[in-house]
Amino acid sequence: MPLVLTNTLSGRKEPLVARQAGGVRLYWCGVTVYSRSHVGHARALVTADVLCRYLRARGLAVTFVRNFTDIDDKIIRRAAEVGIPAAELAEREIHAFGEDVAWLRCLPPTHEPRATAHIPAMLALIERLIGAGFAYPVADGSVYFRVRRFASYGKLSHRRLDDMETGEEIDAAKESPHDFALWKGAKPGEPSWPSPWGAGRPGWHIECSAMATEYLGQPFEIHGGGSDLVFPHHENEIAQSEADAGVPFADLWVHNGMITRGEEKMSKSLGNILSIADVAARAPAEALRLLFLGTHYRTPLDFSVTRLDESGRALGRLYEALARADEAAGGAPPAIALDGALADPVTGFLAEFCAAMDDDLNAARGLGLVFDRVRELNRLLDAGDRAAATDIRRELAVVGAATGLFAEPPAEFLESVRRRGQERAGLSAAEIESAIAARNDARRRKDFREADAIRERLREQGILLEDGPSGTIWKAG
RNA sequence: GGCGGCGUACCCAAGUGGCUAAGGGAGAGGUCUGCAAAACCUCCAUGCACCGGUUCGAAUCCGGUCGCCGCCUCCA
Repeated sequence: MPLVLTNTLSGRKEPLVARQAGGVRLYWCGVTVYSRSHVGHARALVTADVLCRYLRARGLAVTFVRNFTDIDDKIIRRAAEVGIPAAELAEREIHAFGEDVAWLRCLPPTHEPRATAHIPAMLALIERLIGAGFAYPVADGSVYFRVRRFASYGKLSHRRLDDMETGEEIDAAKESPHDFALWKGAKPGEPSWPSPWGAGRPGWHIECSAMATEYLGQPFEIHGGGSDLVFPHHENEIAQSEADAGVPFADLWVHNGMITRGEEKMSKSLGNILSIADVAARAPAEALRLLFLGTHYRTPLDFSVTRLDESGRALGRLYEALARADEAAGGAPPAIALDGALADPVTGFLAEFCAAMDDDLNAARGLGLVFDRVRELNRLLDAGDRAAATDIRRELAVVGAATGLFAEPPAEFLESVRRRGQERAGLSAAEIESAIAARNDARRRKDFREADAIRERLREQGILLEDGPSGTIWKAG
């Protein structure tokens, strides 16, 4: 059964069909680099990452392009506020983005083009559109797309021009309020590039049309982004690219749902932003990924630190089981090569997992299977069945590779959680160890009152003790 | 006003016509333990916003009502 994805274009689930032998092409809209990325960006990044990972795990080669919008009104405005050139601000934010995306453990795209590095391709596209009557220059050096000339305008967002509300028309130079800028004539002091229509800079949408086509050709298989990009951004990309080439731009349009905070969309204008860096200070990256994966990618997700912490607890349970399995096997975690790891799952758990993921990337259903599998793993470990446990451990590693989960060696993951808890408790490892020694001493003397008091004191500081067959261990609460 | 989506247990959430409505978090009881913790076992929605309808059969399809959200302006 092939993978189906909900195509915004049709509103239905449609099979992914490779147009070329051996692989598919994926373009995902990246970020405008003018401030630190937030949890909403993280969800889009992780959605694309899981899609890309899963496709590769299934044996498809994926050419994955994610762009940087590194010139735009917001960048210019912000740069002016900070008092540095726009290009410098963009550079700085691209670097910060790199840290965030690395923390998220997203696979690097095949290509990560910047708008400002592709101005000639945009100019060429705009010239062709003017030549074909789909665009027109105006007096101030701007060029607009003539929306009414493109008959199927609105097909992605399912709206008709006549039904749309239009805000106040500021730019009287436009023929129609719906026309959008392909090129913006430069105002004094703004960064600009030369063009046949005078100095200016590209409009927002044109970069994706130009870069997607340059790296992927047209048509290509999948174009994605946040659902807030459906209109106007993706609608306009389609208009530009299809008016120019006369063939479809992309086959499948995939959009992830928004992150909300208390039922309201998280956005800068509402001031309810939580940055990726904020989350990183509180939880491991995979806790956030697990939280995302627990809700279908198209559904809005209400983010809260409570839910983040819950996911962190669930993640800890998962890693505990993996660590037990590795310890029982007496070795390092299994090494999994992502490409083709799920190309031919025969039966059982992995086949069920694929069935869930093949159905519009239903990772939430897949996760349910994972938790069931982990319970089985613990059961086998309790029973001392190492061989069967090792098999399951390997399956979980495969699923981990395909979803970006379980990327850390479990022992190291748990150690880092311990270290975090220890720092929070303000105790040194030696202090904890000596408390444990004192408690075990008391236990040997059957002075359980004293032993329990020591344990309780540590618990109040966030350090939990567990007495196991191989002695007493501690972890963070 | 136009378009799209949502309303499932204490919280989150899967589920798109038919076995006992996944899974996670929290909670309760049990096994284990000096006692705990962890792990495991058991329990936790005769019901899926509400009202009608179609059907042998609906959380799932149709109609209506109520509530919530997103897009229509920059937005992942």
